[in-house]
Amino acid sequence: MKINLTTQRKAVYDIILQAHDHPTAADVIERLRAAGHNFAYGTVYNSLRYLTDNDLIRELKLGEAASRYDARTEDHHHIVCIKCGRVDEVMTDVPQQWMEAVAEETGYVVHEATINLEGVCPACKTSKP
Amino acid sequence: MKINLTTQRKAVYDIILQAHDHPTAADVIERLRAAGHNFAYGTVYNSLRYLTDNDLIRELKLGEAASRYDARTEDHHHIVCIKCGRVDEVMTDVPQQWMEAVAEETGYVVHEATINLEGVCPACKTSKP
DNA sequence: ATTGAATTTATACTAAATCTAAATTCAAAT
DNA sequence: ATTTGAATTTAGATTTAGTATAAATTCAAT
Ligand SMILES: [Mn+2]
Ligand SMILES: [Mn+2]
Ligand SMILES: [Zn+2]
Ligand SMILES: [Zn+2]
Repeated sequence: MKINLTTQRKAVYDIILQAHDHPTAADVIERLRAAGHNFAYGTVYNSLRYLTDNDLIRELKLGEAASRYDARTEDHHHIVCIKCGRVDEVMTDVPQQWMEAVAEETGYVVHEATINLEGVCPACKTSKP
Repeated sequence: MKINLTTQRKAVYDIILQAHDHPTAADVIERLRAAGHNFAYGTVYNSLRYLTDNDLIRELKLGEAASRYDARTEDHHHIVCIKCGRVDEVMTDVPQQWMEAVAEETGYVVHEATINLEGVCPACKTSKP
């Protein structure tokens, strides 16, 4: 079906497109308010789901309480700073050979691998305790 | 501090030790009931947290709603069958070289990588649609 | 036996997200 | 232009997973 970008969906999409910090639904609502929009709570969730289902954005589950959203739909992974909570992109892809080893080990047909890393970001490395 | 395995904590631990399916807290409560125990809801959660904090078990966040628990504390990963929901172990470790490439790319000090795979398990591969 | 810290219990509460039913929007058909 | 109906939005209730609280209890050390 053709994609129907209503005012609300477009506004939500724009927030995600402009963000570079993988915002949560709560972040999105906050930024919509700041931009003068005041959509119903559920509409924002519906929009995020709609955009996700239509592959315009991606939903990230990084093991935190709330999902985050990402306008980059290419295959990539994420690393979270354990000091400041910052989330960065990991474009380096896992070796195909490793995926094959997993298929071999488990007997599964492997569809995809979601990789969430943890570490200390450059800024936090050089900051006082 | 010395580990204090109360009756409740021991019973919860035993359930996890005997399970090979990475049960959720709800699964644990169900199995405790079946074993004749009827602990307070919160006690099971407290016990799971206590056991996790003391490295007797591991908490898994596989991107599903509820956490799962695992008696295998060695470093390993998981693969979920998209047909039946089964969760299996992935012992094949990701190449150290890849971790180094990620550190290089992101500038992070990388502490750990959590890898959740998805695919179709051997049983579901050969079953009717 | 007495004390007190740790634990368990029952219950209330929270956070994230979904569901529901009424109100609205909006394009197509008359 | 008006009617129709499907899609969408809205406000609010509901669900799920888990945490917080405060009273009751357990239990080891005095
Ligand atoms: Mn990203
Ligand atoms: Mn495991
Ligand atoms: Zn940081
Ligand atoms: Zn399966």
